[in-house]
Amino acid sequence: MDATSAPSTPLAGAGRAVALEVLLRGPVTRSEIARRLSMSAGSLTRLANPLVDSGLLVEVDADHGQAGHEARTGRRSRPLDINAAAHHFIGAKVTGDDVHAVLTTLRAEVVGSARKPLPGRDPASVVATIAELIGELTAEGPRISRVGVSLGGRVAHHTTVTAAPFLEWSEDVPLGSLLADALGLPVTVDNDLLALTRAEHWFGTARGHDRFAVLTIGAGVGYGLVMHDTVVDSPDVGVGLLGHCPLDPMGPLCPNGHRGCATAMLSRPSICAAVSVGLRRSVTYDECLDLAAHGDPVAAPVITAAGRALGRLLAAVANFTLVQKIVLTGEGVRLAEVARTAVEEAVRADRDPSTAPLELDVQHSDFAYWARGAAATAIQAHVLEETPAVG
Amino acid sequence: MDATSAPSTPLAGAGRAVALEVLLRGPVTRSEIARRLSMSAGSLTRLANPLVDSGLLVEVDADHGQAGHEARTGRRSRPLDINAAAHHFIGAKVTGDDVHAVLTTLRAEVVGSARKPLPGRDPASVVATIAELIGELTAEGPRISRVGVSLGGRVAHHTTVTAAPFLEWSEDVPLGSLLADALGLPVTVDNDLLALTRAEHWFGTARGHDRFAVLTIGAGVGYGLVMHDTVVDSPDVGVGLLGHCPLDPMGPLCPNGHRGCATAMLSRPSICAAVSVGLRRSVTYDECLDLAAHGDPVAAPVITAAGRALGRLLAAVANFTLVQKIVLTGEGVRLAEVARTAVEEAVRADRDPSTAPLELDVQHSDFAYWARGAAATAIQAHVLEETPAVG
DNA sequence: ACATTTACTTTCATCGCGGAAGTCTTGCTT
DNA sequence: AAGCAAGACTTCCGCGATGAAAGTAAATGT
Repeated sequence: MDATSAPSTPLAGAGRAVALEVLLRGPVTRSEIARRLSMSAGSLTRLANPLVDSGLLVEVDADHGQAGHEARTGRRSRPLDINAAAHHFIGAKVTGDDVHAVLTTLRAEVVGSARKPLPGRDPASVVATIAELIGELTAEGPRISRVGVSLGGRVAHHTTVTAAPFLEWSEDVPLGSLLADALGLPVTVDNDLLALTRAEHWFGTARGHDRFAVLTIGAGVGYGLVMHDTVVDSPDVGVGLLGHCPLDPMGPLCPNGHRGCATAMLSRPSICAAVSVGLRRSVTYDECLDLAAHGDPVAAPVITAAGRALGRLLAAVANFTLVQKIVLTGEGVRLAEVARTAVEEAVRADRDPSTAPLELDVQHSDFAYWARGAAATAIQAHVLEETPAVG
Repeated sequence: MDATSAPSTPLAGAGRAVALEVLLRGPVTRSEIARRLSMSAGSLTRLANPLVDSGLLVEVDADHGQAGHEARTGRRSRPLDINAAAHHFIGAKVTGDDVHAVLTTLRAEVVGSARKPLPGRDPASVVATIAELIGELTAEGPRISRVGVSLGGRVAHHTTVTAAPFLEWSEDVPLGSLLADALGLPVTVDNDLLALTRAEHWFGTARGHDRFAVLTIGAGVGYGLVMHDTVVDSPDVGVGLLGHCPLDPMGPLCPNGHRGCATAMLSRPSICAAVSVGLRRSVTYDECLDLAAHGDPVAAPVITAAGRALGRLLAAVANFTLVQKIVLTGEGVRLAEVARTAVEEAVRADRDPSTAPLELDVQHSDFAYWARGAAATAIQAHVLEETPAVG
């Protein structure tokens, strides 16, 4: 079986729907796909078998592990699964100082990762650094189907960076085209939070939910939204919309002068500053959390107030967007664990008691997690073939 | 032309898409529809002409009013429009005291309205009252295609009322089936705010927007959301989600003890109470607004604070949901006009300056407006034919 | 008058779909 | 062990929707 051969047909219409169903809902039998897509069994044979022949899908052994409804008679089904190794993708997350990159399969499983500092913040340095990282990751590796790049800022048409404060780019940069030309590969560029949201949507714990939000806490507060199984994209994404949402009228000021806003209450710098001032010495974020966990008289109230603010923010997200679930992540996510009771209490206080309980999922994040988001954007572009960037 | 004859085919697939396009985007030429639905001109002839023959669509004279791109040569187009009189609908809004009903066309134009007090709050009284109103409205009128009913509370499957505080129904009431049996007509029941949102979506100023919110202020604060051209429906709709959203840490208390929440700041009773207490006499809502407009030292600060709170709420809706537009309506909507500058200032303060300006549309509402929402629900059910209730 | 342009209609080959019947494989019954 | 029922999948075939291309209609400009 030649796993690396791409399907000759560019995966149109119903065939793409079948492939997507398999990619997103794990191994599925043909009959189950037919049921879900409301198609006849005959059509499913016609659509699925070419995909198997092309190497994109593979037949796996019937899943005996799932006991329970195993008391069935009749011929065994041959579930289909994605041949994740059929395609590989690069995801690269660009920050103000460096680039983190991962190599993933079609199912966004990370099979390699690397990091490189940026020699400069100009577009040429970014392009060169990404190219070097890809060189490292694909040294003896497989062919890359598409490259995804994510960064904090605004991106138009998945190609052009129209705002990137961390990189101090003052004018539009056609990063997608620049990279595509340099690499000879199709490239998709996206806002980092949208990319993370896409990854959670297709490959994360929110898989299968058609309405959920992603909230990140770290250097700032980030926010992504999926409604009706579609990521909400708007030119306003990428400008820290929730960053200055007021959460605590008694809270500290943020650099913009908002009292008790999300940034002032939840960002790592703000929390470190508040605790450092009280202790008359400089402390790290993790120290703050550790001190609070042990009942430090300075850190504990800061962290509890932050937890309450987080709960209020989570409740507001749920109240305003009617989502069933929120994925909480980012470098500062440990706050949700240390201040768990405060968070939960605040959510309860701000939610109507007759609403469905809010499902909260805390995801620990590292650099590979963010880079994987960029890879997910590339995977989506590849599968949906909307040609979001220059090939 | 027999306008009342229903199409024999139940409007499936592509034919329905064409009819919807004409219903929602006003008069459109065949070629324009073909472009929008990405279909060939030939298919359009095949699909549209049976609809014209059936009386659902009519050819109208080319719209010479739209100058500007009138310098065109070639054969004149014959735009298609919905024959709004081809079907009629009843919309009924049930409150704790009475029922308001309207008779509308297929385009939700109100052609008759009536009101009747409820003799009691039991289901039988509601059913009987609606039936009487329909009798009045259709005395010499046309056949009704479907009845829409809306009320404050929760409704499951567009049929069963699972919570209705104003009617004091403690257990589930299959209002849809009860009415359908009594009337011999298909019935759709829905939450009043969802119904209003649907009306704005298809027939209101938000037509064509694929993302917007509806906010109502009156006895309480109501909220509806459309994302990706679909009304967001959730079991939690109907439980005044935004009613207790905190807006002003210095504000008064609401009956539930929340300081400065949306209800405390914006509801008509709260505003009347605040002004009445200050003036040592009982004043109506409109009096409050009039006094504030003339600089009354008691009413003006209350109304200004309310305006600021409203602005903050509007900004939060836009920040959390990324909507481009908000329709503001309800019996208390005059607040937005009297306190306009306070509203605008507060919106500006809570929105990132780099976001797109928030489009705000203030809609005056009366009882017919709410009942029209119920009719819109019936129209949608009729056109989409999802059989949401027992026929 | 005649070309030109646009709007719509007609015709026709194609293709994807669903339904019916067939094959394959399993478990259960007798 | 043979027969049977049941489910998963395949094969086959007719229908119907579709788009391409050619044809007709109605307007403008020269």
